[in-house]
Amino acid sequence: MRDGAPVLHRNDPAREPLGGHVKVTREDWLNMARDTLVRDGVGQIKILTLADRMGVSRSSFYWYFKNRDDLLQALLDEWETRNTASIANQCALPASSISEAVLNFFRCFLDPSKFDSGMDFAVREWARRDEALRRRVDSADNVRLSAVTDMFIAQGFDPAEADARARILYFMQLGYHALDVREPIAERLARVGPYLKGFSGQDPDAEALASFLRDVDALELS
Amino acid sequence: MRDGAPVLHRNDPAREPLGGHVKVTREDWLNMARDTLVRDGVGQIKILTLADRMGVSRSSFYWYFKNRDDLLQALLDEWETRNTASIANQCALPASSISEAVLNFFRCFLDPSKFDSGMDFAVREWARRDEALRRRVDSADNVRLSAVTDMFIAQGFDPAEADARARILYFMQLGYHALDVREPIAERLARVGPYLKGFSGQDPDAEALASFLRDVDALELS
DNA sequence: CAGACTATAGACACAAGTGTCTAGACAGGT
DNA sequence: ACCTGTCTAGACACTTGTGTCTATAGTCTG
Repeated sequence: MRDGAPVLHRNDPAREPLGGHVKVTREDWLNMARDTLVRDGVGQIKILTLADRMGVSRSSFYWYFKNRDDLLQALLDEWETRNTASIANQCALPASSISEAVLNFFRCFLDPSKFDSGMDFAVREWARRDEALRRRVDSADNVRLSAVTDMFIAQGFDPAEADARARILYFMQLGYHALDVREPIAERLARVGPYLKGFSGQDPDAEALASFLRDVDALELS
Repeated sequence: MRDGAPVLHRNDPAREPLGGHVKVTREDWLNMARDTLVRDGVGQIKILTLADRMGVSRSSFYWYFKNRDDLLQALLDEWETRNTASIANQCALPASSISEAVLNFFRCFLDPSKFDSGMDFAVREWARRDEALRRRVDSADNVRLSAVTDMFIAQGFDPAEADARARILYFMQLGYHALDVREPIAERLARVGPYLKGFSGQDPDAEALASFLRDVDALELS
């Protein structure tokens, strides 16, 4: 999705063509704004700039949105109903070993359609300057941590250990994205085994690991 | 330090009084800017705003700095020579167990004079939009990760395991700060034992843990 | 084909920010 | 007492952004 310019409604031939006098849709404004949010932060979401990039006048914006804040709220609502659900789903998948469970968790972060880390961190950055949003982010984190903790408990860990291991796993994973770590794929994959041992305290389940690596290969090809 | 308004030169009685016609110093501008950077991000460092907050005219700024960018570079130079060194130092301290070593690492993040996490993340956020800065941040991370890896190696871990455990520890710790996790002190301290086990794969060294908790208590009182 | 309705353009007023230039206030040395 | 160098204030020109208002171009409907 975010591999270049954001997709405008009028640029997508799969969509019904824009009828009448219409140049852009409300969705186009949202796409453009989301893109800017991730790349440059909330502060850089300027109606003027978005309009220029779409080749349309600023006035058009005020047809679809009440004002700038109205647009920002729309972006947040979208975020809130997305990333968290994916993590909870992946953690709830059946798994025959803790390795397989942790790898299911990892799969979230491999697939941009499941978890959009750019968006997640853009929202967190925004939340640093907005106390109300901050509370929404906190509650999302709590939901996610509970899901990960339950995943460890389902694999037979006692609650106190599950709690600590869930936090290590979740914070490490998000720390990784927060720092925007860029390492070669091969290097990264070589670490999966040792990570599994670190996270679970047990030797990795070779079969689950092999299956995971196959999935990664498949994703690389696409 | 950053527990309220930043200290202006003229507000600090320990400093020699400002002679002549002088109202603020270059250092005052830097303090005010650093404070804004941490609280609101680079984008919010406005000469106009800083001047207003100090009760001085904008023109004064151009006496001390060539332009806005000159100020920003000064802030970065300061950051670069600070946070990283502390982590390296703490990791190099002698330790009689892996627990003690990991706890030494933790001590960095307890003491704002050793590691200023607000500044660290403000700089990272900035780096997301500045490729040159991004490279400076990456190399800082590499230096820090090496220090943590060496710490595990010094405690007898083999290099591959040390590498994975160092990354889990470092990314988890920074993820924790990146997410700006706020949990009650008691709750947090109760997790130190389980964390130690998770990070090291060994039961925690009770004596080292007790000593760590005493240090925390002492810090709380001050 | 005359409205009506929708979406856009362009002009206006306003606010907040940068950087430059000129004048002047203040202490210190001579 | 008078320059001199240092720092600050205020005015000016420019840029970029918001939000509002009016006009108008295009479609669709009766």
